[in-house]
Amino acid sequence: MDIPSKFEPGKAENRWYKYWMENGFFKSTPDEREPYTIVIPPPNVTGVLHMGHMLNNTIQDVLVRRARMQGKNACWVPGTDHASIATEAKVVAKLKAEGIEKRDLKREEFLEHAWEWTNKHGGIILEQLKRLGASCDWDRTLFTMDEKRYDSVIKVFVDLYKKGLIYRGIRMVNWDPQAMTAVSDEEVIYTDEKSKLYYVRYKIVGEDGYVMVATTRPETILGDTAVCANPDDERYRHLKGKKVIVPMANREVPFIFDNYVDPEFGTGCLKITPAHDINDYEIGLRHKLPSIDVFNEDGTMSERAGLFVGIDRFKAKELAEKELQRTGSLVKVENYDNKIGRSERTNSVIEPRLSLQWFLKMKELSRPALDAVLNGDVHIHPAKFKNLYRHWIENVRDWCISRQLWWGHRIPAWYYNNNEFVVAENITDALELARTKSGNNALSKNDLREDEDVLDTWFSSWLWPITSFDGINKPENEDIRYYYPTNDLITAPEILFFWVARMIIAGYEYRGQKPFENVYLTGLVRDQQRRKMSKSLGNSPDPIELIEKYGADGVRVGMLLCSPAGNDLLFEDSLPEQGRNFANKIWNAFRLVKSWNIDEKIDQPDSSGIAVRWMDEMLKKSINEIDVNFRKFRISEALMITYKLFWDEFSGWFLEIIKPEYQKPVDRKTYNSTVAIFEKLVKVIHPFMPFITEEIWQLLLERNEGESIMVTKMPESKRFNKELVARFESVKETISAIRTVRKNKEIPTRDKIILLILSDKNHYDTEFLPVVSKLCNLSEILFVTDKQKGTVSFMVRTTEYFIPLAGKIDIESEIAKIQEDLTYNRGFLVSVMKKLDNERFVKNAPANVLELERKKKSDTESKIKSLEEAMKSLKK
RNA sequence: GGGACGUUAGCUCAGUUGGUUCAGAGCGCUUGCUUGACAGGCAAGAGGUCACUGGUUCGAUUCCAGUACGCCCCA
Repeated sequence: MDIPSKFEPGKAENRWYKYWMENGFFKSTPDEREPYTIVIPPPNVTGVLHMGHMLNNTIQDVLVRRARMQGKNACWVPGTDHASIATEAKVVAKLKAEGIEKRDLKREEFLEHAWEWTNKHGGIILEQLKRLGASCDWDRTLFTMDEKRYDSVIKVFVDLYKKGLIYRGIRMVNWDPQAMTAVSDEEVIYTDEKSKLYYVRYKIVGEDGYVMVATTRPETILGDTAVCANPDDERYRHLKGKKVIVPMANREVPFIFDNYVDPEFGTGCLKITPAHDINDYEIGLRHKLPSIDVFNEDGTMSERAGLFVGIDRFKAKELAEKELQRTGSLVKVENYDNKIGRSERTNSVIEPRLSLQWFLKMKELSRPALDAVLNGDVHIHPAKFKNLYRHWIENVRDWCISRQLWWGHRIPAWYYNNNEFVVAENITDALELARTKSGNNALSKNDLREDEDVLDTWFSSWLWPITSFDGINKPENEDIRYYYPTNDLITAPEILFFWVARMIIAGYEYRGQKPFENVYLTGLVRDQQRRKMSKSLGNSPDPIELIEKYGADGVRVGMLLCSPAGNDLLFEDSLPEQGRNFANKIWNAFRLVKSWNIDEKIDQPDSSGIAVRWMDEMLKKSINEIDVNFRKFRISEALMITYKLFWDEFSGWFLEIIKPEYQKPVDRKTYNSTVAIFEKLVKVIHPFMPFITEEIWQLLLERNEGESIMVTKMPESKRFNKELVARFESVKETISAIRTVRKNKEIPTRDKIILLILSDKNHYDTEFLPVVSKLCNLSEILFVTDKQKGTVSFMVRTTEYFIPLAGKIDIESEIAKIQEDLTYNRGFLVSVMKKLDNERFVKNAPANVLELERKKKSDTESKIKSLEEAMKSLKK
């Protein structure tokens, strides 16, 4: 058989993925089996595959493939998210490049462009996921704005409104002046930025004096409606009841007192601009101050500012500085670091702005979601995120769900008369409602005006586990009843609140049940400098190129190996390289086994028989450990155990033991056992490395068309023979020790040597000696009763061994080695004796600990004794 | 400013209710190997005051308190 010495992933990947698709292995329909369900965190339609997706979807695929092989009805639902702000921004930019302004388009025209964009780019990520081997049920592919999902969102909005949980209100929102929309608290990113603190004096009315305030935003002075100090601040007490004059605006405003003001900050005196600062807004409410909004929605100064009208807010700040200076109001300017909030989507500076928005009351809605996590109905992995989750829900604020955009689910509210409105699923229902409500039956559809805004994208994705099975429109349909609640959700910690918490909330509200059993939060993929990978930094490798370079299996392993849950993954090329090397190792083990000829007539050597017995136990042991780790979502651990099982135990030990001499045949019994073991191993590896395992599984034995490793049964965990594994471990130690001697004494592997064992044959575990003999190329094994001269000696556990080495002994170095051993063991004995001589230890320590210490004592004593004897005989 | 999490080998991380020679793994590093599966490999090694300081205990990487540093969330 002619098999290349290096595994070539490219062809195998395409071939097998196609084969799996053709045979419908990814498909799932409800049946009598236990379901295993994952809904994909829907990637944005605007995006392309990045490393975060690679990690995330590799984990999902591992879990799904494993569940499928465990006999569950596995269903992984793929889909994409319409990402209203991001997508709209991209479409606007694209149109602009073509010379088209959004404001020149009608809503319908713009949406056509947006759909065109979506249809063109929307599927890219999903297609790329196929390269990774993702076993999604592609027939179920969803989009947050397809018909069923759209209708579901509208239904939910109407329902929540009817329940009194959605309201419209003027609130201070985070305004993105570039996107010209409100964004939620979660979409604002605060960072320290350099800015300036302006000290400005306000004339006191009816007095000669001034008060001085410190502000970072002189341009908002035009919107000031009060100046405020702390009531306990003696410096300003005398101003009670006075008024001051706002510079530039020359408006008289009251001087007020409020506990909010920190006397330590700045001058201890604060200007109050209720329209442009959340704290000022609240103070304004308390003191019934008017609000003057000095900005337009695009961030330019408004008519109400009276000055700098139409000028951008940053330019206006400069102009305000000059104007204040000119009028002598500006006292000084200091450099100052403060937190600036920027829009996650457009990066423009967020402007706190009063506006009329739709809100969802969160307090009572989120109650079950808090309980679910606290009482363990929903498990978060790693558990350290539980506290964070609790903190968020306990302090949850109403959710601003409207966005001033076109791309998204349109808010189903219709206005009539002046500002009265109704909320309904469609205009027909709305009309009926409006007629009833107004008592005006003459109202027609033309009198209704639909709300212009759309809903926050998360307002559709929070329903994702339900709408994936159409559970809002048809709450009793077969799919939702079978697949819901889903099992595991795999996502990044950064969207714990955006998405995960809200899905749990929606789950209880609309299904009365959690949406998933487990939440697994992956780490963030970072580069070697711990920087988050991003397109703008250009520090993210192209996942498809990586797959082409290292193979999908290699990349999957690379991503998983170093990504314990919740920890950041510092990505570098050596990771997929390690994965590729592992694939190659598997491949070469396969080549070796396939290269053997089988001789039906020869008997199985003792060493091979032992190896098979041991490997069987080792396999069971590892499978147990892998199961435990999967249950705890320690996937990188599970992979590491698998990796070592194949590389160290199977390739390093097992194959080396059973390997026939060059060009000699193998016996039938050993060969069959080896193939059986190999088959189990590739099954265990399959969820991690689907392609190479399929390739090998297909070649290992004769297979029929339509068969696949991915639908075979995963070996189950069983009890294993601990004692046998432990005995073999001791054999390994002996072999290693002999190899060390060979290396130190420069005895070529080819030269046969004799092993002498200082022990009574009847008390020594001789059963596994054929393995030692084979791996160490021994000509003979003899039991002796005395120290042997002209040999090199070594100890394994409590037994002493000798290898005759005429002429190769360096007495001095032997003595030095023994001396070192002696020193260590004597020291160790002292530490053991310290414990045993301590009455309180003997009295308090548990029996097993005490017994162990005593065993340590006797073992060490006998070791010291034999070392001392060895020393004596050398010195003679 | 409020809160959460963390600090173990050069790097990334394990370490399960305090007790085996418990200080571990992978990668990296060092030294040998043209060993007929694999140099993308094999073998043998080196490497850590478990951040620091106290406390509880017969016994602390593990429990408690404080300090330093890091990171994240919220304001």
